Amino acid sequence: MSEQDLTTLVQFFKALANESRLKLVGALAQQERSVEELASILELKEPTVSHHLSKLKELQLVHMRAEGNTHYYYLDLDALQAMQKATLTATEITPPVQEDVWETKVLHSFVENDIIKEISASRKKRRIILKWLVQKFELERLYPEQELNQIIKPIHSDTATLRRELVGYNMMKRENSIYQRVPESDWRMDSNH
Amino acid sequence: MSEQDLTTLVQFFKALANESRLKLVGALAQQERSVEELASILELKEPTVSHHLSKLKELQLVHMRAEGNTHYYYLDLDALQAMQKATLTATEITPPVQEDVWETKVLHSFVENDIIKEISASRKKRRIILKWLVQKFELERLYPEQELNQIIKPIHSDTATLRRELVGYNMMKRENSIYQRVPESDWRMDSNH
DNA sequence: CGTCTAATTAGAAGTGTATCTAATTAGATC
DNA sequence: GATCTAATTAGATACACTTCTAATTAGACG
Repeated sequence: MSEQDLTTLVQFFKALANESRLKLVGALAQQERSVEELASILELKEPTVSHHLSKLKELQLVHMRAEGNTHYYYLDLDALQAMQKATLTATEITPPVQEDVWETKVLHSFVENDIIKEISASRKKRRIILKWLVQKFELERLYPEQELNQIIKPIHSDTATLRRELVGYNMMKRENSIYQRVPESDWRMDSNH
Repeated sequence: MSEQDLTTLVQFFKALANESRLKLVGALAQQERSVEELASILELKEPTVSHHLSKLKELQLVHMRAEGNTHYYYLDLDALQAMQKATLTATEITPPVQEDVWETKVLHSFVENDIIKEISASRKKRRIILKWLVQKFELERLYPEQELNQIIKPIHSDTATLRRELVGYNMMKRENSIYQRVPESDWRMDSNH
């Protein structure tokens, strides 16, 4: 959903998010009517009705036909139904991209120039940082603790914590002080974290 | 459209008539998300997001699932689509009755106890009053001007004007000072008035 | 049990909206 | 052209809404 579509949708909802305007649409659905007539039906003053009609007209939901002094307003059924269809598809299909705005944002705030500035105390954020960190290791290869530390060290001084957390989040497994990266599919849905 | 339906519809439109809330719906259409995550995506503070979510929750458009401290919100797609269908039928079928609120209102303000208080200067209103007045006469019968006056007199003193107007609006026709009522189908669509 | 995290609630500031009265415009009528 | 009618525009008031910061609640963890 583009920025343009979004504001158009908001405008549409705003136009109908009002009892008086909704009643206007209802009254005009039956037949065209003059401003005076609408004011009488809704029990509002004419300037008020005029104001609401101008809002509906901006969005092309109604049009006006002048006959002498009298202004007859009528509904644009096509425009109305087009907008309604737009609301359907907008919420069904929904924005396609942007998926990982959140992760990107978290990473930017905790990692800079390949250096972890701070290990977030929040589990969800820590998980995102570790997910980034574990990409530094190859999948098939075995890493002795010594080597693991050497890789982590320039990224963050607290190698012990990161080592422990990587294992804790099941992103790496350890056997006799030899570490190996775990495929993402094995920890992705890990609901413990 | 009942009063209840109308306010429900207004509530629904109001709920979506806001950029932030529309974005929330968009973000939740993909998957459930925590408040913190949503705040990050929309670039708003958490209390603000919380506030918007509570509005959506009131209308049952979203629901919440707590997991520890974290509150995951997710969309109620059924509720959403149900509301969208409701908007379609509401504007297509439209209010059935109420048709002549306007005429009734005009009559009430100019006629009281079978007496015309004032002959409106407005053409449209005058037409409504005359439409009411002409019902006092039978269709087949012929009325000499004398008798016509006697019938009109107790309703309004200015018999001359009303007589002239009835003929002018083609609601009665005159021949040699004998008057006869014209069937409504013959003057109903008379666009001169 | 005290501390930390995630969320909500309370309260405040600024903006927007609905409605009204009064003034203005524009068409029709005498 | 003066007057009347229908509508719009201008300006004012009152209320609602969005967003923020600060304070509070409730769950998790050492």
